[in-house]
Amino acid sequence: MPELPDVEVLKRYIKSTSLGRFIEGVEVRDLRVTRGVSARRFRYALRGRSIVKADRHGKYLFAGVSGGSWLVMHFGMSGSLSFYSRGEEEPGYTRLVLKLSGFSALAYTSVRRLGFVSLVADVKMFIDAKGIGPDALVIDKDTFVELFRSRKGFVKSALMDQRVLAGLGNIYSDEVLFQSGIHPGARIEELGRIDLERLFRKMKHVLDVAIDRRVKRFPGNWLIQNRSAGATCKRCGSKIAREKLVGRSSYFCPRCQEKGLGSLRP
DNA sequence: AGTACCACCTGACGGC
DNA sequence: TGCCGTCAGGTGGTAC
Repeated sequence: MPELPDVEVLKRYIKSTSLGRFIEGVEVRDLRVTRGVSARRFRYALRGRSIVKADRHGKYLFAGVSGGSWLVMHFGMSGSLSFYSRGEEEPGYTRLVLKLSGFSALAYTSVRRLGFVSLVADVKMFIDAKGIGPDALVIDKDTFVELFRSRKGFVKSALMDQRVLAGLGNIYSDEVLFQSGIHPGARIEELGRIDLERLFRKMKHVLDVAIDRRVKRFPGNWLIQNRSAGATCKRCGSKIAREKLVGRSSYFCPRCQEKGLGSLRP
């Protein structure tokens, strides 16, 4: 479940469980997930050091160790982290384990192996090299509007494009569009400044609340609570629709998110 | 530049 | 029960 709010929660999870802990060992269970980087290299970079900081940019999570290098993690569609006592059973689908002081461990788990774990020397350099845009939680209104005005095409496409804006995926893009009253098939060219500013505000609101609620127990009138075709829209009672767009399923309310409504929305 | 489609992976679920 | 198609919150490459 890894979009920005989920990764932010994982960052806080690392901070509350693993910060300050000494790395006693590293076990690589799956070389595909480390993209071929050997267990030996992970050990060389991490063993004997402590986890001293955690950072996030978009959907990427970074754990900084003493001495300066960083463990970078991307969670794909099914990745997560699990902190546990080494006396307990290891979590399922564990791909990499950091054995930490206090007889504890932090596992990177992933069912589908679509994410990866690697080592980087510098967070900013990594983000720049990847061409990742500004973090959705950090970006300011003017920059947001500017970026969107310089693009054409589907609004949803821009929301999900990590080079434009880092952090939103399929679920949260749908949620932001739903709360903005904008059809997922709407084009940026159709939107005015007012619409883009509303989109920005709703995006911030959705992300803030999602992080605050710790990903679960979302407000009942959110799309995310009943995001399936044929479900009932909690705002107007219409049926939620599903359409393929940008290669992904978009869920939306055809009535709350009428096509081409533009700035008529509050 | 923007879009569609495929590939990479595994698991859950519904229909037959 | 087993098999098959479809779908699932990720990115990256290709072809138009």
